[in-house]
Parts: sequence; structure tokens; C-alpha cells
Amino acid sequence: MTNLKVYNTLNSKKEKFIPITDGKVGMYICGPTVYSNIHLGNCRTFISFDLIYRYLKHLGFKVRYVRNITDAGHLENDEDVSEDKIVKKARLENLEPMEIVQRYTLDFHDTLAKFNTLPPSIEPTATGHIVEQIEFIKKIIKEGFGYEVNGSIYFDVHKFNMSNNYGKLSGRKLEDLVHNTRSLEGQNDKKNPQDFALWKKAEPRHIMRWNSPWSDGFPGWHLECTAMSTKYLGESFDIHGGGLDLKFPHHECEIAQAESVNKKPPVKYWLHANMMTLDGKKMAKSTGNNILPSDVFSGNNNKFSKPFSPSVVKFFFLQAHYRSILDISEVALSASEKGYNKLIGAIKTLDSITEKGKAKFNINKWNEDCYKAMDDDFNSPVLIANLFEAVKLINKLKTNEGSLSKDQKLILSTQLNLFVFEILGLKSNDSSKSNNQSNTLEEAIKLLMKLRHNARLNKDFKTADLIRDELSSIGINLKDEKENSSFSITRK
RNA sequence: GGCAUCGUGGCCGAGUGGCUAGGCAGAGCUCUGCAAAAGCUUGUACAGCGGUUCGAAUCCGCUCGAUGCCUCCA
Repeated sequence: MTNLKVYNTLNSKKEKFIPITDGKVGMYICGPTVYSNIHLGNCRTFISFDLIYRYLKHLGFKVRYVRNITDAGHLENDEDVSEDKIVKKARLENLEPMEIVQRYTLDFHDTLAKFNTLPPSIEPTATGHIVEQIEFIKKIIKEGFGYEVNGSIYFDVHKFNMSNNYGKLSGRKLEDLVHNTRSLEGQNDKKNPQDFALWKKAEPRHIMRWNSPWSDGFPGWHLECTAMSTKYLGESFDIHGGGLDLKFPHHECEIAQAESVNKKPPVKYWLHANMMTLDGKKMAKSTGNNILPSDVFSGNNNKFSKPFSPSVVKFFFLQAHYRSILDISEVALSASEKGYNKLIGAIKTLDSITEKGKAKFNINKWNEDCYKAMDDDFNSPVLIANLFEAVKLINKLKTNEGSLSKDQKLILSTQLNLFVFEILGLKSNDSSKSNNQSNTLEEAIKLLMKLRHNARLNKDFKTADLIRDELSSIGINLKDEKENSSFSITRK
């Protein structure tokens, strides 16, 4: 039993987290549609759920974390003649659809690895589960909630709403939707505009197609998540997450599909991560208002004048709660960069602190506060605020103020490392160099520092400053402390 | 237009009835050959108006503003 509370978007309340099966958690997160590089906003969502995954694991739950790859079926829009996003990209670039899928799946994995996120337990693809999706459609039809028109199958939302509540997640009423849905051209196949496709008959030029009882075609986007989540997590599972923009219609449709067949709610806790904005507007591939992670890391972009490392960007994300809108800007990132360096620096400093006496600082209370923050719907910003309390203590010790017993130091060190590296999933540096290279570099720097130290002893400050300035210009910063000097590498 | 969410000090960002959030920036001081780092000191902010209350940034109402969803989107 834990004290964890999670905010359930199904009822807009924080609820005590009690998994369906004691000790185990089934978690499904909507992954990306791999038709282009993922942008920074996408990354924030996956980092948010990485935090949640890490904390659940830390609490001792056996978590099965499923995150899909949408590699088919995600349409450009809801019109009858609309095109699959991946097929479109393939056509534009004259490539096989699976080349597109491969390229952007690799980009997705590569980017998330840079952010030091943990891989999911299962990462199923839509194309790998066509059979399951067809079987699920059959069940929906059997229950009377699917109908066929010209080889395509649609979900009958109105019929579902008569026996169930369509709109319970997004707080919508079907009658309002009827009045407010814009009438789009080319939706004549459907009984009602609110109905959505379970299976679409493929147009002749549509090259991603599979055989089914109804037509050569492809599955609908909402269906894949239902088919795969229920396959790997069961008819009812604990957590379903995704970006807030997926709440409607995607997640609403998932509920309808699953309930129409299984006659029970598929998900106990719905978790939605909020959007990230750039210049005050949501980042989206479709509007072009986005920035790629690689461009932030390299500094080659027209938004920021300097590069920011993955760890700094991640720390910036974690300083806001996952349910808050976060606006990204250079000043905000720079502030986080300094804070991040301060935090990591203090953790390193702690190792060299010699224990003596006993701290007045209540370390057990501090530790409890850290857990309390995370137990409160994964409140990473409050956790980080607490971590800075420890930073303050450590830095005071560095200037020989205060004291710390051996036991206290052990707890502090253990918990600090736990929260920073295991739960927040930060990394102490972003060096991609191998250890050997890193050690060689370190030795070389130490040699220069020794020369500089001698120069300073001889009051040859000109030489000393020259060494410091030259090193600084290549990103190696020296700091003179009481006894000796230390260095930090800000950039490779 | 409908449905949501939000509006916190110079900036970012927690908090949700009384008790310091935190980070960054700014000011002063200490340390230092200088710098950097660090420490100490320093800021009574909660869109506006009204209401409830002994007491509201926090609850209620209205107004204004922003964002998201309503069509693909993490």
C-alpha cells in the first residue's frame, strides 16, 4: 500500500492509487505516429510518463508499460478520401511506407534515449496487430455497434450513447456535439458525422493495405490502441495516458470501442499530460510551430541563441508539473540550466564532504517531504524545490558551516542520487565520450591546472589567467576553491 | 459559437482557506590576486470587481484576458 495519489482526468479528481491487481500496474501510453521527427512537445509528454513509470517502479510495483508505435491508419483528417499520414509522406518522398516508419521510429528511440527515458516493456506496432484489430471489429459488429458502408466499417456513436455515455471522459454531450460539429465534405458514408472509422477501404493508390472480411483496407487509428492495450493489459487496466490533445476524440473513442465489446470501463485512471507551447502557442507538426530536439541540442535553430543539453531541457520540463502548460523560452531554459548545474554540482560536492558532528537539518523529514511531493500526483517541481534544500545544506558544508554525521551523509547521498538519477532520470553529464577518452581528457586538464597552480604560487597571474581563459573558451571552466581548484565541462 | 483549463512578484514556476515554495535575474555584504562558484542579507506577488468567512491567491458570482479541444495532433 502506498500513499500515491493520481489525478484522474475521467472525473477531474485526485484519487488514491489502488491498482486493479495488488502490486501490479498495467500502463498504456499512446505513442507517436512515425511520419516525421518528434518535436520537443512530444518529448515532454513521453518524459512525463517516464517520470510516472520510474516512480511507480520505485514504489515497488511490477509495471507493464505498453507504448505503441502508430505506423498505419492515422489519417490526415476525417474525410472519406483522406490519406494515411505515413502513406502520404512516403509518396512525397518516394519511399516505401516502411522506410518512413523505420526512419522515424529510429529517430523517436534515439531522441528519447538522449533524454534518458526508460524503454517500455512492450512497444507494439499497429501493422503488427492487424489481425487483432480485425478480430476486435468483428466483436464490435457482433455487439451491434459497427456497420458497413462500401467496404468500410464505422462505429455507431449514437447507438452506443443510448446504452452508454459517449463523452464521459471529455465532458461532452453527444447532443452538443451534433449541434457543434462542423459539417465536413465527403462524409456521406457515415450515418452521423460523430461516427468514426474502424476499418477503411483502401483507395487504389493507397499502398498500405490488408485483406479483411469487408475490403482490402486498413484499420482506424482509434482502434489500434484498443486492440493492443486490451491484448497486452487485459479488458480493464490501471493507467492509460497520453497528451491532453488526445483526450477527445481519440481516448473517448477508445472507451466506446472497448465498452461496446467488454461491457466495462477499460481504464481505471486516465492521465493526461499537458501541452508545451512555443511563443504562447501549442507545438504541433501540422502548424509548423515546433522545434526539434536535435536543433535545441545543437543550437542550430532560430529560436534560441545557444544550445541546451538534453539533461537541461529535461530538467526544465520537470520543473513544471506534467498537467501544467509549459511555455519554452531561452530565458526559462537558461534559468533551468543554472539550476541544473547547481544541483548536479552539489551532488558531486557531497562526496568530498567530511562528516563531523550532526546536522540540525532534519534529513528524515526532508526525505519524507520528497516522497510526499511525488506521492501527490508526481509533483516533480515540489520535489526539485526540496532537492534544493539539500543543495543549500551541502554548499554550506562546503564553506565549513554546519555539520553532518556519517549516517546523515549516507542517507542524504543515497536519497539524493535516488531522486535525481533514478526517479527524475537525470544524467550527471551529457558527455558522449567513452570513459577512456574522458579519463585522458581529465588527466590533461589536471596537468594544465597543476601548471596554473604553480604559476599562481609564483604570483604569475598573467600565465594563470591565460590558462583559465583559454580553457574557458573551449568550454572548460575552472573554479578556485579554498584548497585547490576544480573544473567543469559545459560543452564538448 | 459550444465544452474545458488557466491568469501568481522582473522572468520561469509550485501552492488551493490562516503557517517560507523553489529556480533564475537584481541589490548589498563575506570569501578571493582577479574571476567564477558558494554563503549571508534583501522582494508582503497572486488579472479586475463584488460576495461568503473571524480570516481568501486559495471557495462562490460576474467581467476581462489567454490557451486547449470541438477536424489530424504528445
